[in-house]
Amino acid sequence: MEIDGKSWKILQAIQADGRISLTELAAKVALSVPAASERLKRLEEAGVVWGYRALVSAEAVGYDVMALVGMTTAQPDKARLIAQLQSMPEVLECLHVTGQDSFILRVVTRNIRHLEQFVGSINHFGETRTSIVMSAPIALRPLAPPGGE
Amino acid sequence: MEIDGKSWKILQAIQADGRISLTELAAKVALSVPAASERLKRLEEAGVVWGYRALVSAEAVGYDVMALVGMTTAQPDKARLIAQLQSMPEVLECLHVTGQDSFILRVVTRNIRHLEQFVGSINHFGETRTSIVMSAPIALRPLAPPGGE
DNA sequence: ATTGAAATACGTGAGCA
DNA sequence: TGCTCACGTATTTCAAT
Repeated sequence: MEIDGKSWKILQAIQADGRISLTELAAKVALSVPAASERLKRLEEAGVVWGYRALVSAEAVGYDVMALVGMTTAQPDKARLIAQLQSMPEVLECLHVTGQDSFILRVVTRNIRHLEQFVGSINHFGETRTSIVMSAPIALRPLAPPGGE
Repeated sequence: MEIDGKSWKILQAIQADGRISLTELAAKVALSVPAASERLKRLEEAGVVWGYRALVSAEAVGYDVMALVGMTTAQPDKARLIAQLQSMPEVLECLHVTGQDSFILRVVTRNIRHLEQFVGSINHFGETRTSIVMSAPIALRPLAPPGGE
């Protein structure tokens, strides 16, 4: 799918405010409401927009610790590890990556003790390297159009 | 702020579908529309909900490579590094962490060449360790209520 | 927290460039 | 083919209970 300038404006607007009304959206991109609606629908159907989420503050709901946990896991254990991670609500994200780590997890816990307990419950799957997040100088930035080819 | 069962239901519903209407939301949590609306507004004002985002597929818009880049950076360079990263649209996220890495970046690039070029443009700030994301067994899971204290 | 009314926004259709 | 305009319907917001 090709995305022209107007569609990029739509993408940027709905990334900045996922609950924006079609009326506002149309005004922002200088289009009529049905035209904007039609373009947005196409972007959704093409899978360019694959969902809408509210962003909830982990701290505000009682998770005081966020960490990234790298794991080195032997091939035969991977499927079981993923199955277990899926059942653990502390795991917000799990990426299968190249390099020293097999997986990198994004985890939230109530406190350091809870983090220790979490790591303890998975480290029989392989070595773990835990990095505690102190701050987020850049947090979850929206996607911008890729520059010149 | 204390979050009771009904408010948790609201949080889960708007994390699952950020564009859900108040009418649907109210039905899901067994509340009248104004009651649900009022609770949601409170959650927003308290910062529990800090935004709404459309989720855009990086691949679909021309970013074929996602990677995590760990950096070891000397203290005096950190501010300049962050300033530079802020101006680079490839950087979706930058976390300041404990451990071997000073920062961990989430980066998208059009292709491997572009990734190489990106890393080249920042590696005078310190050593980098790049992990290319092959897949996401768990992608961006919503926050669930922390279990028993 | 609920009800009901007014204002606004949404989605479909027909017509035009 | 894609945009605009106009209509009926659904949703949101506000006042009062």
